Amino acid sequence: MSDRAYYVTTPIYYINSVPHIGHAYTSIAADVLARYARTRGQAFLLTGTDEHGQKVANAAAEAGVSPQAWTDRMAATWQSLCRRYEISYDDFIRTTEERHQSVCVEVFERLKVSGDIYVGKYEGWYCTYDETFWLESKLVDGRCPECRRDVQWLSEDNWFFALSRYRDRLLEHYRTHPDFVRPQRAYNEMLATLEGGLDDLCISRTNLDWGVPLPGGGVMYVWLDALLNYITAIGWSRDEERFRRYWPADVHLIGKEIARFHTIIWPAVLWALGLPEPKSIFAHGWLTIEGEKISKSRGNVFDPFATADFFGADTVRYFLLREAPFGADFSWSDEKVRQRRNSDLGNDLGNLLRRSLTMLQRYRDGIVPPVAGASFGERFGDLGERTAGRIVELDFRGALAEIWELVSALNRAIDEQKPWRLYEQGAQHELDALLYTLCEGLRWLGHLLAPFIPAKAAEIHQQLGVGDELGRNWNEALRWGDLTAGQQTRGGEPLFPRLLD
RNA sequence: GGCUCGGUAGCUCAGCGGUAGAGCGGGGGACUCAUAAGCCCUAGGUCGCAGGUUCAAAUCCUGCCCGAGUCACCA
Repeated sequence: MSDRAYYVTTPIYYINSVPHIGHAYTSIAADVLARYARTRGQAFLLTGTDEHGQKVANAAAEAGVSPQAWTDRMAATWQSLCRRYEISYDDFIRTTEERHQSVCVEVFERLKVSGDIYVGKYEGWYCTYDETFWLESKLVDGRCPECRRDVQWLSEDNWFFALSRYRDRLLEHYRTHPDFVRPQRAYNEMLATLEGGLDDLCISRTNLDWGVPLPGGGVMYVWLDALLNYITAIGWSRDEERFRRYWPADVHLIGKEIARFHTIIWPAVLWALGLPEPKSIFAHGWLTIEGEKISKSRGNVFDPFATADFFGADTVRYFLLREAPFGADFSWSDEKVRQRRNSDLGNDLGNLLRRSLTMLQRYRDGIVPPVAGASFGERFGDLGERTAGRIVELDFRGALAEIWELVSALNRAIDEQKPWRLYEQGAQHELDALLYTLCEGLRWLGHLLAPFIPAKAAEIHQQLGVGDELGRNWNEALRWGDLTAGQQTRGGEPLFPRLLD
C-alpha cells in the first residue's frame, strides 16, 4: 500500500508546431500536483510528445527534413520548455521511442486475441490535398470545405475497436463515479455523448506511414498510439512491479478539447486490456489571448520562452494558477500579468520578506529572536491542511487565496504593532515576538508556495537562512515555532522587483 | 440546428430562496520598517431581457437575447 505513488500526467503534446503558453499551462498545473504530492510520499509526473500522424509528417516535409529529424528537434524544444517553466517531470516519453512502439504493437496483438478489434471498412469522403476525411454533412457543394477541391469516396479495410461494446459499462461507471471526470461541465458533456450512443473506432490507417507500424500493414491510429503512453511509460507488460506502483493514474490533466478521447475511449481500451481505468480526468479550460483563441491565423501566438524571460517563470506560473478557476477559460493579458506580479508578488509577498528582514537586520542584527509569539500558530494552524485540500481538488486559485491570508495577516501585523515604535520604546519582548512571527510566517510561506513558485520559494528560505528543508512533509514542517532562534538571516535582492509599464 | 456552460460593481469572479459580496483598479486618510510598497476607510451595481411560482428570487420555472464550448474516427 505505502508502495503506491501519486501518478499525474499531462497530455503528450502534438509537435506539428512550436509550443505556446497554453501547453505550458497544463504542465504547470501537473507540476504543482506532483511537487505537493512529493511532500507526502512518492509521486510520478509524466509528460512527453506525441510524434506520429499526418500533420507531423506534413510539418516535417514543409521543413524539408525527415519526420524523425523533425520530431527530434521538436521534442528537444518541448523539453527545454519544461525546464524553462521548472516542470519537474519524472519521465518524458516520446511516441517514436522503441519502448513505446513495441508495447503499442503488443496492445494491438492482445486486443486481437481478446476479440476487441476486428477488420472493417473505413469509408468516407477524402480530400487528397488536405489529407482529411470529411463527413457528408460538412461538404460544401460536394467539395472540401477547406480548400474547395473535389473530394473522393475512399473505402479501406481497417482495424476497428469495438468501442460500442463498452457503452453500458461506461455509463455505469459515470453513474457510480461522479468525480471520474471533472469539472462538472465536462462530466455532463461526456455523459451526454455516452447517452447518445457510441460507434466503433477505427484504430488503423493505411493511407499514411508515419505511425506505429502494425503487423500485417498500416499504422496505428495516432490517438490510440498517443493514449497508450500513459501505460507504456510506466512499464506495462515490461515491468509489472513498477506498473502496479503507479497504475491506475490518480489524475490525467487534459485540455477540455480532448476530453472524449480520455474519458470514453481511453477507459474502454484499458478495460479491453483487463486494466483498471484512471481514477480521474480533469479537463481544464482554455487560455485565450486578450479574449481570443490562441491560433496562428489570428497571429496572437507568442513565444512562451520570451514570456518566461520577460516576466520570470515563477510569475507566469503564479499568474496562470491564481487568475482563474482551473476548470474555466480565462484570458491572458500582459497587463493583467503585470498587475498580479506587482500587486500580489511584489507588493504583498516580496515586500513582506524585504521589510521583515530589513527590520530584523536593523533591530536584531539579522538574528532570529528567541521569543515565539503563539497567536499566529493558533490562527493558522490548519493552513497547511486547508491549502493541501485545495491543491488535491485542483483548486489552485483557492489554494493561493488561502496562502495569501497569511501574507496579508503578516503585513497587517507589522502595521498594527509598529515595530519601529516598539524599538524606540524599548519593548524588547514584544518586538522579539513580532520579528519571530514574521520570520516563522515566511518560513511557512516558503513551504506552502514551493509547489507553485519553486525557485522563489527556495529563495525565501535562502534569505531567511533556513537550511534546505523544502520538500519536507507539511505536517512536520508546518509546526509553528519550528524555526530555530538565534539563526542568522541573510537578506538579499528583492524577490519580485516591481515591473514598470 | 441539438446539447452543455455562462451573462452579478470599471476589470476578474463568489453567492445560488430571505432585504446585494470579495480581490484588483479608482478615491480619501493615518503612518514610515519596506520594492512610492504595506495598513485603515471608501464601490451606492435595473444581479442579460420579459413573464411566472412563492409571504419572499441573482438564487426555482418558462420564453427570448448575447457569449463560449461541443456534436464521434478533425492533435
